[in-house]
This record gives sequence, C-alpha cells and structure tokens, in this order.
Amino acid sequence: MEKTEHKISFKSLKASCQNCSLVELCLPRGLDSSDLSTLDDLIQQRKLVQKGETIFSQGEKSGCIFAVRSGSVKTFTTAKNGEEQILGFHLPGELLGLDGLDNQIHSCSATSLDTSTICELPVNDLNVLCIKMPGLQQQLLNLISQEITKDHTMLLLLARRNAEQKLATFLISLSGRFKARGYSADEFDLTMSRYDIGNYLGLADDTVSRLISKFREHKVINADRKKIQIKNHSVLRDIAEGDISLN
Amino acid sequence: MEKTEHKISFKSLKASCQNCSLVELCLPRGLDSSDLSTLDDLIQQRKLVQKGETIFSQGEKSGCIFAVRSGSVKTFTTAKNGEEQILGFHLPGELLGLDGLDNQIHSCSATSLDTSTICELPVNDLNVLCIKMPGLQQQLLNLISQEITKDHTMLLLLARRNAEQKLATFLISLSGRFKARGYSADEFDLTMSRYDIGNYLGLADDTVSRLISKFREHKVINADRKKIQIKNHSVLRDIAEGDISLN
DNA sequence: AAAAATAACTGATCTGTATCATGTAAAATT
DNA sequence: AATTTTACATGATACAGATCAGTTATTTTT
Repeated sequence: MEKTEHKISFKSLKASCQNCSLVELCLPRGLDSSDLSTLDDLIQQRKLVQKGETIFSQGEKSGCIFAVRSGSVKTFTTAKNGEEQILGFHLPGELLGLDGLDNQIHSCSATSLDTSTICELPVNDLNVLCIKMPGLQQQLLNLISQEITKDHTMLLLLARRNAEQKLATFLISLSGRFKARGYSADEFDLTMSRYDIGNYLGLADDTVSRLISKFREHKVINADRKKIQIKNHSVLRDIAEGDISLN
Repeated sequence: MEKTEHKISFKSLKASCQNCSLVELCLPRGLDSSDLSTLDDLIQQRKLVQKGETIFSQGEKSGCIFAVRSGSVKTFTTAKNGEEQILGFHLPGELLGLDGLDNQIHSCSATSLDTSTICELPVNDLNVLCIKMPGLQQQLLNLISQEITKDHTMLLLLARRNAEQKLATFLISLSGRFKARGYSADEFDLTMSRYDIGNYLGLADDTVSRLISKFREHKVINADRKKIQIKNHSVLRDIAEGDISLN
C-alpha cells in the first residue's frame, strides 16, 4: 500500500507538514505557508508504530490529538464487560482522538493495523494557535464536524441496513478513501481482519466471510484473503442502496 | 414536564442566559457574568416551536447552532430512499446542529417533539467570540467532544446489544438526564412515540411495545402509554449490562 | 357526541443472521 | 522444516426480532 515509504519515513520523522502529500486532507488544509510552518513547530513528533501497537488508550490522559501520516489505524471503545466495539478504521490524513478534546481523557483506544507513522499535536498548544490562526480553527471545526457526520452515517448503517448492505457500503467507502489518497479505487489490501470488519459493522465474522464469498460468486468483487478487487462498482452500489440483493 | 414555564416563556423570549437555569449544562458553563452578557447579545432569538415543527432541515444552509431551552427535540437523517434514522432526542441544555459547523450545511434535521423553546446562535459570530473568550472556546469543544463520545456509545449499543439491553439503556439514560435537569429520575413522560424509540434503537416499534410490557410484567417499570415509572433501577441496570435477561 | 384516524398492544409466523462445528490454508513459533 | 497457532471458509441449526394481522385504546376531526 505504501511501497518504499517506510524506509525513508524513519529518516524523515522530523519532516514537516509542508512536504506532506496529505496537506489537502489533513489539518493544514487551507493554511498559507507561513501558518503551515508555525503549525509544524507544534507537532511534537512523528512516531513510527508497528502493527498491533497502541497509540493511545481509553481512559488515558493524553492532551494530544493525532493524525495518521502513513499506514492504518483502528479506534475502538472497550465496554465494562471487556468487549470491544470498533469505531473506525483510519487512513492517512485522518485525525484521531477528537473525543478527548474536552477533559483530555480519551474515550476510545487506537491501535495500529500496519506499520504506521503518526503525527502528534498537543491540544493546549493547538488551542492557542487556533486563536491566532482562524484558518486553522476553521479546519479543526471542519474535521470535527465531519467526524460527527460520519458517526451519524454509521448509526444509520448499523440500525437500518442488512448484512449485505453493510459490507457493500464498507467496501465502497474504503475504495473512495483510497482513491482520494491517490491509490487505486479498484484494488486494495485490507489491513483489518474479517473479525474486525464484522465487529465494526455489527456482524459475526462468519457472516463477513460468507458475504465476501457471495460477492465473489456473483463477480461483484474478487477477493483473496486481504486482497480485494472491486469488479463491478455499480452493482456494489446497488447492493449498498438495497436496490438489489444477491442470492 | 415544564408546568407553567410555557406561559411565561413567550413573554421572556428575549430573556438572557444569565437567568437561565441551564447555565451549568449548556454553552455558557464556566463563563463569568461579563462574558455571559457578551454571549447573550449574540443569541439572535429564542423561538417557540410547536410539536412537530421543524427547527432545521438536512441540506439546508443555516449558519446557526441551536440550544434547547425547554421541551424536547429529535434529530434525524433522511437516507436517499426517504427512510429516517433518529440520531438523538434532545433535552433542555443540549445543543443541536454541531454537524453543520464546517460548511454550515446541516447534515441532519431537527423537529420538536413538544412545545419547545429554542435558542439560536450564528456560527460566525460564535467563532469570533471564541477567539476573545477562551472559556467559551473550551466549553464549545467540551460539548462537541461529548457529542462524539455519545455517538460512539450509541454505535456500541446498536452493534452489540440485544433488544432488552437497548431499551433498558435508553430508559436509564433518559432517567439520568431528567435528574440532571431537576426532574424526577423515577417518573417521567416520554415525548416520543414507540415508533421513534424503535427507530432510534434499531428495533421495530412492535418490539418496543412488547419489551415495555415485559418490563412491566416483571415490575421493573410501570408504564401507561407515555407515562413511565422506573420501579427498580438496579434490575434495569442489570438488564442494560446484560447481566440478567427477562423471560 | 359520533366517527375517523392514529398509536399502542399482542398473538402467530417467518427469516436473516448468530452460533456451533468442522475443515483448510496461511502465519507464527519452535 | 516441523509444529502450533491463528485466520478464514462454509455447512447445519437455532433463535431473536421482524413482519404480518387483528384488536383495543386514545386522540383528532367532523
């Protein structure tokens, strides 16, 4: 998914937002180069995390928000009884930890699904900077607002859609997000397990497997383990909308 | 639920945050009286809406956020096929329209379940004010952050809980929110229909009716249509947690 | 006050998805 | 390289909750 980028990312861990290709998707969007450089000074560090590593944990006081620079991350809440609910899968340019902006205590956890690079911003400094830079303030609100809208879409998906619609919607969403990041919309690798997908969509992992097989049988997708190829976007959309159902 | 307040609210529509009992729950929390008065000047109007009236509509550009002062409100998204998903029921002191902070286009609709009073704040003015008043900025972020956390809790509820757990959780939540507003935690009136409750919880309205009857048979609650009395909070909690199940 | 419409309740039945069980292939560990 | 572990696949079965249908109570309209 990222080819050789890892090798250089180690060396360029101090690299700035200014040479980051995600500028248009991430927090710096809309800032001029002087403001960008001020923001850059704020970013404590870009850390490299390995697959399975924790970025932050629920209940932990951190005072930071995070941005995915490369790789992929899942966020999840842990209920009292220990069970997990995945809240989202996060691709480069997406922010994590917005739920902790208030008391600075994270209400969810984040772990890496990949070898990922993560940018870290102290909330207090960010607040101060926002006062000086209305453009930054605006973009932060944009991203927060998008987060809320995304969650609302997810509530609709979980409450009102059947298993086929859920999986089709999930694949379409991933495809679009890869495309926005310059990757293929037709072929991509999943970094999460069937179990994770099921957890996220409110389905059993068995059901996810079965559906992937069914989609493959109907030639809507091709799937070999983590490798997914979308063969028919329009049918996939129809499934997601509930206009058709496979048998 | 509000007794005589409606009668006076018409006259006191220009009344300020300063004499509002919701100061501790709402946006003004933590502001000193000088800042409070500045915020007050911003609030365009407090409007009285009747049951079933629309406060704002999905797709509409409004440039305002709203606070419920009295009554109750539901927010919902409308999918392409026209079906609705209720996103939340909002009691006095709760904000609406945070999803439109970015492009100022609402991604959900809000209608009143009651005769309600609604405070309206232009987002642009609010942003300007936030720059001058860090306390306000902080409280806005708090409320947004709480909104995100609330949505995450809801994702868990929809994805992983059975019907009994969903309804028990819903009743406990309402009870706590009434209590925080000075009303009884044991007896309250629902302002939404069984259908609305079901829609919100991802259940059929029939199922909601059946569950209410079952809870009543087991003397966990008393329910006569909209009138709900919680008779056994601890069992209700156990049901919500999935520790027990009624038959 | 009567009639119509709506909301809530409840029984009977059906069905989508969970659960259980077993097999297989890939990864991780030794 | 062999062994263990983990992830995925898939058939059989069970059941929670949806759907359908009919009744009753409440609210709205006439």
